[in-house]
Amino acid sequence: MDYRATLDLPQTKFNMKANLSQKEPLYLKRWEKEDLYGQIQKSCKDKPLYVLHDGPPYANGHIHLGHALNKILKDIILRARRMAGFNAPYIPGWDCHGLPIEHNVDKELGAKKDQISKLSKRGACRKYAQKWIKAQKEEFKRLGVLGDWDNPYLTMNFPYEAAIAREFNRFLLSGSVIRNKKPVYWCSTCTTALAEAEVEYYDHTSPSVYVKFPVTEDLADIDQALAGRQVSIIIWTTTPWTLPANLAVAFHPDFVYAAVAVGDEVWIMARDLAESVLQRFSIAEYSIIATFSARKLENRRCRHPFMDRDSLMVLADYVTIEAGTGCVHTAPGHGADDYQTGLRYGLEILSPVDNQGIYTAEAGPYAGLQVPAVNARICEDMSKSGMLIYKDDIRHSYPHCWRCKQPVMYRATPQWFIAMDRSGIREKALESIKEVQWTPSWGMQRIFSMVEGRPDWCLSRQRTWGVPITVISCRDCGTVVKSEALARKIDELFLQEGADAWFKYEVGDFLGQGAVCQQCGGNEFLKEEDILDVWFDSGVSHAAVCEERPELRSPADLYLEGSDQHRGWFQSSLLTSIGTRDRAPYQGVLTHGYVVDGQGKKMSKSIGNVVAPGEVIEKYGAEILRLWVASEDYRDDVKVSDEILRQISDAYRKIRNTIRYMLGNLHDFDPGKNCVGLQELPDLDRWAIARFEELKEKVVSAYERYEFHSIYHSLNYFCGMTMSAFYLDILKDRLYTSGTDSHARRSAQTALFIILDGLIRLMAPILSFTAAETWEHLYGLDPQKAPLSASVFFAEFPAPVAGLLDQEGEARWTRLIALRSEITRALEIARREKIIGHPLEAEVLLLMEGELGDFMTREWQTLKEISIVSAITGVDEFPDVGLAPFFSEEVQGLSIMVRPVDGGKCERCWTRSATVGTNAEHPLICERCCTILADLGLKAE
RNA sequence: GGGCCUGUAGCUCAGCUGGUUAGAGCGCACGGCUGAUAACCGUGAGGUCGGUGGUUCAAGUCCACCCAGGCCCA
Repeated sequence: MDYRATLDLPQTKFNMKANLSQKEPLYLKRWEKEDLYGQIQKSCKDKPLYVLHDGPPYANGHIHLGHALNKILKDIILRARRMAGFNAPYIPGWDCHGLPIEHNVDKELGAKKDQISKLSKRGACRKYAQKWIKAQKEEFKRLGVLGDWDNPYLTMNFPYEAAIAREFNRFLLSGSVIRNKKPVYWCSTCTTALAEAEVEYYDHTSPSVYVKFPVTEDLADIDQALAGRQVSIIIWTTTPWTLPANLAVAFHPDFVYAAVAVGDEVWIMARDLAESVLQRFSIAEYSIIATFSARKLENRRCRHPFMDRDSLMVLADYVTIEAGTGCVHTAPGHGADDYQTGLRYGLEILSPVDNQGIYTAEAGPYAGLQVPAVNARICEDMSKSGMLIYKDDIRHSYPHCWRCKQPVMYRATPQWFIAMDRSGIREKALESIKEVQWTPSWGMQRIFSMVEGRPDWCLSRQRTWGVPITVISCRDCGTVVKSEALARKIDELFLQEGADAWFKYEVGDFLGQGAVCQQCGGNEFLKEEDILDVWFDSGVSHAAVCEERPELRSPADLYLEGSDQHRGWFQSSLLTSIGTRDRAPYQGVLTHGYVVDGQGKKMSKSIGNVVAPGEVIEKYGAEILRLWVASEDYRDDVKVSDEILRQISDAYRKIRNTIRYMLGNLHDFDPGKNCVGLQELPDLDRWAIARFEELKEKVVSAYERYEFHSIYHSLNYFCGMTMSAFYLDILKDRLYTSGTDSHARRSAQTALFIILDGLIRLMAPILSFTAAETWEHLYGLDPQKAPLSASVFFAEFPAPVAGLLDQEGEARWTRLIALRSEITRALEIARREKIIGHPLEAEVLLLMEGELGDFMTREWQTLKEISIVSAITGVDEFPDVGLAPFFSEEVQGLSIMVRPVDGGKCERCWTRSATVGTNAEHPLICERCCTILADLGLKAE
């Protein structure tokens, strides 16, 4: 007789090989076609709302792994929230305006870029952004990220552009928008401002000059040696043309400065530079008559070498000892550092140069001269007046215009700012930061100190592709028109035609006929030409999206981006919300680290360590990428390498095989008919369900705390250890041999069913594709025809079940498992010695002392079952059969001897038993199997 | 150069307020099974906890400095 046919072996069509890269697209296609996202949202519209507001990626280029990490994290959180009973919509967005796009469009346009109109350029930029949104959308969808992809928010959509202008106008009307000068890179050849990204550095020869700034007051209080001396500060500069704009001299707060006597003069410079500087001047005769800290100089005054005014002595920590004299010429209108220093000391932002590089009247004697050609003239004059000590040439790296390749300058021009302290924005922002839940917690400190120390927010950009700064001012007196009516008009036009309207229409179209200036009565007005910083665009998404979309709300529950956004979007969102609504736009902020390579180095094209998401998906599947995201502790930087991905892939296979095996053993199980009540389950099965309960609790709470890597580990351990290596291995005998409809088998299946059903739900937020596939197999759903509403995505996390195993039961199992692990150790030794092969060939003799013996008297049967051996026998002493016993170190008073068991191998259940051969009808099988066959009504043929 | 953060076995992670021989899974090595089979089971070997110095009876855990790496500034 073929006894194999009387067994219930696992059967399943669930493939061992996942074939993810081929199968994922099929699932995605159906989910999209039947609008899985829409269906889910419909089904949960009455549940409590959870809003994760998407930070918009920039619509330029293909997505990289950083994007994938970010979107997958969001997707995992949202899916987990849905399964925890929430309505969790996802509206993805894109950041569309800005320089990089304009830049690339300029490149594509080539020479044409200067001929076309502003509106055509904007049209081309819009098209360019659209192209990349389309590409990125497909790439995001491929990751399995579920959301309203057909209705994303774009910062260039008309309603969004209108919202940007609306929010700007709120700031304007509230009085926190101010106009100030700030230095920017300026090309006087092209007469245009340049962004950082538009300057290129080349070597350039500049004059290198050392200039005296005479000190008029007596410095005797610093050092008596200076009493009555004629003292000068010696500065060094390579841009003499900025001297007319000099307003200060900066010293390093921590350097020691020296007063050097040269002839009858005293020169001040950094002590450590004095020797080399004087050597350069070819001055051999000098003596240091005093040294002192720069702090003693702060806020004193010296005389400008040729302008009729004083310069302030200030401290600045960017002053270097690498070059110059340690005394830095400071012109707040002509340098980034100088500007910051100027702000700190309340200096004027003086920049007496017009847009063609010609000195204005403010430059005094030099008005009308061209910069930087004027350098020679200035040096000549200073030489005559004795203020120039030394002049030389220097070759150094200097910024040049990317278009005309000419050297550029820093020039202060009027810009629009949001004032941080006028209406208490900074203060209120700092207060609200403390109310937000920051994950990890150090995020609070980080953004707090950034907001605390940041300057006013410069909103203006001298570019084309963006939302205009909607300011109209009087041509005659410059007064800014601030009116609700104007704001409404702008809103109206922008809603209909987008921000292009600003460039399309005349001032009169916005102001209406006959408008006059409230200040001077003038009737001619100017439209601002600059556009807004793109951080303002995305910063108002809480207003443009969360408040506008009916399915969302503001403040959002969570913002989730990389840690660079503490300076970026988290801050711009916070400031725009505080400025107009007096509260933060989010209740929680979660940050993740950056994706780095296997060594922890950042990815860069030049190093060649970049891993593209597409390659990973192609090779392993999006599911592996998702599992990778879950496996890493994203609060730190996230490493990726082939080794790591291989590891994730191995872990996936283990999980998949475990699931597959469970499915295989449930092929004939109908939960409606075959379930065994929890109270009737054998102890082992209750133990297994208790372990699953433990997992459930851990996983559900880890989702709540956004600690996905611990879910990954828990899932691995549960599938690999608890299930595969222990429970499932033990269950084989019961599942295969006890008879299809036996209580023993149905019990095991009940446990398997409960566990598998729950396991699929727990892993679904991460392993979405596999969860969907498994669910179909478990419930016999046709992958193409069964309604999506029956899919795992409409299920929730399994509810907690209590009372499976009391404390005593848990303790009992802990002990049994410890004993089993000692037995397997002994079996392994026996296997090495070729005494046995498979554990079922073994009889295990246990010698136990004291209470342990009593425990065994009660539990030997369970121990035999879980050890998967043919016999366990308690003995008082080991028989003398030439075998060495194993003395346990882990379990006190236990020693174990393993010997081949007596009796033949049952052809059916493979257990060795003395009863094999005793039944005449079935001479090849054991008594237990004979009984089962009889129960099944099977007769030997 | 400054601010914030990170550094535990080959890999991914645990190690709470300092306290016995630093844990897990995977990988690896070796062995078994052939009724989860391009599966499954078992055993084992892997760490001077980035480095140095300090506090302490006692430090992976506290302090200082240094090194490496990341983000944001300059």
